[in-house]
Amino acid sequence: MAENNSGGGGGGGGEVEANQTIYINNLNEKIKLDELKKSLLAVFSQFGKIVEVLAFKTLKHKGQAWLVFEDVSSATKALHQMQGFPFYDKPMRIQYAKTKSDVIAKADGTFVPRERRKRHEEKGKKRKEQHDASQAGMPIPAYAGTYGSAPPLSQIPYPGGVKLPEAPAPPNNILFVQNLPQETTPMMLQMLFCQYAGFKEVRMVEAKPGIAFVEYGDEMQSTVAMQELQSFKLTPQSSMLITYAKK
DNA sequence: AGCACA
Repeated sequence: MAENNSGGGGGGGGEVEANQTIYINNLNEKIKLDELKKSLLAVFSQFGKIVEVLAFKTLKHKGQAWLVFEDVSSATKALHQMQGFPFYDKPMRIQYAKTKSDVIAKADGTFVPRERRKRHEEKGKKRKEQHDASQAGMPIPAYAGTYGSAPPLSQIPYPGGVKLPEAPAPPNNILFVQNLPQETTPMMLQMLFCQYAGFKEVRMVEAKPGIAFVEYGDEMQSTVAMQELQSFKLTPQSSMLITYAKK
């Protein structure tokens, strides 16, 4: 049952052979790497086990990510099903990665460390000696298991229109806390937030249960508190969402 | 646009 992509109509060129790793570009470059990777993981783990998510912020690699699946079939499903998927307001462009990921090669035993990777190498050189990789030092037993089977995020809606937390608000010394359980009191929040330097006060809005504002002396301080307490669970079933308050 | 493995 080998599936043939029968060319079909048009499309660009540059098709690459199937790979366990998909290469995604046209990603929103404003999203912080950590969040981006978590969101990718959350959105893509429906297609199968993900071994690794890689993304870099260097100029040459912004807006791109590599997603390593355990199986090629998962990668293929993901590639087709998520092609063009709106992600942080931009349609994802997905291809197979051009080369095998290191984590896979390591599990294969075909990993060969790229020693000849200097900054600027002679660019006339062709490297054709990729014929064999029988031994690459010691064989590595299995995947390092970068991610367990359970993705940390479980608040991702579904394909068709994503609304991921998009960090729209610029830094602010006041934090906006959402998704608090009904029984939250200002005192509870104060105990949590006063641990961090610059804490000033907690304000809850009685008309709207579930939210609070927490003020710090400056943006640096509020940022630290936000990072430390992001997704903190006051109860097992609800984790708080912290963003900067709008100005 | 841009295919890496910090």
